[in-house]
Amino acid sequence: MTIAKVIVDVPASSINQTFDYIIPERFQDILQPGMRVIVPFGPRKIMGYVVARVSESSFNRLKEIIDILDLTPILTPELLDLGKWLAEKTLSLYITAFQAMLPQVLKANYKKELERLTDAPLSEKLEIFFAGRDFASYEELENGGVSFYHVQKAIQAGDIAVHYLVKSRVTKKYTTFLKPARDGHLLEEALQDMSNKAKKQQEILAFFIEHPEEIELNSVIKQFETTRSVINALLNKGFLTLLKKEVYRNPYDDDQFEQTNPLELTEQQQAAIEPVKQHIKDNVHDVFLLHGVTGSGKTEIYLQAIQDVIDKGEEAIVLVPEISLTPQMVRRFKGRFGSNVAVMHSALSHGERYDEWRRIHRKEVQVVVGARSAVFAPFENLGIIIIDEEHENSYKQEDSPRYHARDVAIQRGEYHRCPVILGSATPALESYARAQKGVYKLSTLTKRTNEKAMPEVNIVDMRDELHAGNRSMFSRSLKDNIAKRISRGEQVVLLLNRRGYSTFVMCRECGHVQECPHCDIALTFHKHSNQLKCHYCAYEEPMPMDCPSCSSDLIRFFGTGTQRIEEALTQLIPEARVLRMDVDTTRRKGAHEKLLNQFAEKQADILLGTQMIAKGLDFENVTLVGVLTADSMLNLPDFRSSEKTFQLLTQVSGRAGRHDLPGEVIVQTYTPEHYSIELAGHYNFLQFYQQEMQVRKQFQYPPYVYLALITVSHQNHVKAVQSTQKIVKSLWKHVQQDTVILGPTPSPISRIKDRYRYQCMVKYKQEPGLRTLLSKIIRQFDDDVRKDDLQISVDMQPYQLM
DNA sequence: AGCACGCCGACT
DNA sequence: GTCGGCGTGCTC
Repeated sequence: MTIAKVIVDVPASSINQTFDYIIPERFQDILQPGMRVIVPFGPRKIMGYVVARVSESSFNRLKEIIDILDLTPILTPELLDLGKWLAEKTLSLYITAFQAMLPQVLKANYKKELERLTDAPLSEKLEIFFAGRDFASYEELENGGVSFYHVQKAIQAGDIAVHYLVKSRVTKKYTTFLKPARDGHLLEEALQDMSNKAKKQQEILAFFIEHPEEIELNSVIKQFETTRSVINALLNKGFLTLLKKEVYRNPYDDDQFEQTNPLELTEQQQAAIEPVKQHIKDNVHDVFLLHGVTGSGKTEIYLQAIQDVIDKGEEAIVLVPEISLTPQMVRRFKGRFGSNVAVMHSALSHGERYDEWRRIHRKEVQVVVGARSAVFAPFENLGIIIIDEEHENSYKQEDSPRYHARDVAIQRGEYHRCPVILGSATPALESYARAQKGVYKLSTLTKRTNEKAMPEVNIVDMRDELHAGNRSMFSRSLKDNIAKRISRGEQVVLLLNRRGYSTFVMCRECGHVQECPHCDIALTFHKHSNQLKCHYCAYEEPMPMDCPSCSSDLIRFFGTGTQRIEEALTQLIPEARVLRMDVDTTRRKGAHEKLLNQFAEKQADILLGTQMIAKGLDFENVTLVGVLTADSMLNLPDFRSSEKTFQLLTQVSGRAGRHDLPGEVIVQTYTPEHYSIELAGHYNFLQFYQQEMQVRKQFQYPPYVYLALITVSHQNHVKAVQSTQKIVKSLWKHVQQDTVILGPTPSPISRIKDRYRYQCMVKYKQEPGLRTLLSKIIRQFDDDVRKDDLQISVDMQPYQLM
């Protein structure tokens, strides 16, 4: 076993295979599959993942591994297999799959360096460039005015050499600790001899005689209300010493979470958890779909199931949509399991995320709560995987590898023979259909734990408002109700469903809409900077004073942003204190939590926000939830638009009246008769499911068929169409009779960053060879991809059809 | 992807 | 002869 099979860090389809390397003698005993290594690759050095050790290679001129980057494997055998599976399943590269399973900081950084090898004079420019140094970084060449040709010559002459460096991005955090420098009895003596004036020094020394262990310097200073000078005195006298120790960045102060105990389960909860507990006990895999209305106590079921897993000495993964959005969720898990929980989500810094990952890797925790990528947590004895709000779109990764966390979770659940729980008040249609077929086990929680009824939903037809002469964003009923609640000291949540809406700029005179010159999409108006920005590229321009097309000064922005609603709201109800929550106000780290805390402390009457306020928030004083534009999503070119509308409305309704005060929901819409709105108003999931399934059947959409979406882009319009056409034709030749291929059609956003985008959709029921076929077809475009900058992407489970 | 190598054409 | 711009093929 002296040869290693390595997946190298080169994201190109022609390199998507293992490369063999000799394991040098000095690494024989330490190198294991799953470790990162540095290997020579052509003239350079690059990082790679060892996937296996073998004793023979069909290749006869093997190079040696240069170095090992990890002390222990960072990918377990299971994760190595999972990466392979993932890449093949999603038609992505092995290296991309592996990188997606690990924290960012484990990716390699490449640098080039020039070394001067001779004392003999170099060319004039190179002398200036080196300026007496022996080493210089390669990037400096650009500004140094040295031509690459000169460098080349000098290299060939042996005067200078290029070094390829593989650098780690890992940064570790160190903290200074204090500890006694001598034995206890020596310190005792020193204490006796110490001047009586040095009170602080005495105190501290006495403390260390009692507690001879290492303590953080800062905490000593704080505890004794002293300064560094006192410590320095003790250091100089040689009684204490400093040492630097690596510490984890802990994004959460574990002491701040109040310990909670298991709650008594209701009969329904008991019935739901029983089979799960049995599966945990017997090591049996199954997928449980836990369909429970808001407030039915799904989280308590998760917590108690996890307790069983912990007691058994196994580990648990809990996925939540975007955890920064649900600090309350973190609190519940940390409250129950304390520091046995690692938290992984996008709001953490790279360093924090790496530290949390290492706590998992070193088995210092048994539970991880995190967003999508936490499904790859390097546990080796998984006892359960839970996906909360399983219908959420954020479980689907929208760039390569385009995977759905649900599929990965099930794959891992099968491997570990452990249950997977999918929980939701509004399950994805696909999931519910599988539960109906018996593929998943269905548990239903119909009752709320507090026995309270769901808040009443009133649907307001905004067309009536228009007829009555009310042209504002607020119906009379919503306005009156807000005022009423505020006067009673209660709070209101307002949701602006902005998807599909944006603040674009249009000329009232000629109808001209200002668009991005590089993308086929209207620019969005940003008030604070008075700029028009493109959401798909970096383009921005100042808001024009008059219409670029007809020079009229009647150019205005249209659409409704939260800022405008806020203004309208303060005009309408001047006494209302409004808290606005959107991408603009939550961009800063921790801003999200701060806003929610302000609202919880009743520093505001109204919380106004986009989708992000719909999830998992729980404020006892909120008695009214208003949805300003319920139907704004319905007209999007997306077969899931009804489902998404239903889910959003149901979810946001659950925010009202969760405690003692009865709640009410007001939904404003122009299409009150649409079944997704009407049925959400009655909390009737089952009927929605049945009705939507009929629609899906009629138009042949999932779950009746599977989809694959191929997107082709190129600077040249014709090239993009023709390439897509070729793909479509090749597909036709080989697919089953009942498979449908749509396209080429322009993507919903037909141009991004000056590239034209065309797509082709495959709808199929049974197509076992589709992945192989697709990769074969794409390989035929390898030349165009490399030389002509053609881009082809395949999504085997498209969620966003853009 | 990134790099070397080799061919070609322009410039002094 | 000197220098820079591509196109091509290879990477264990």
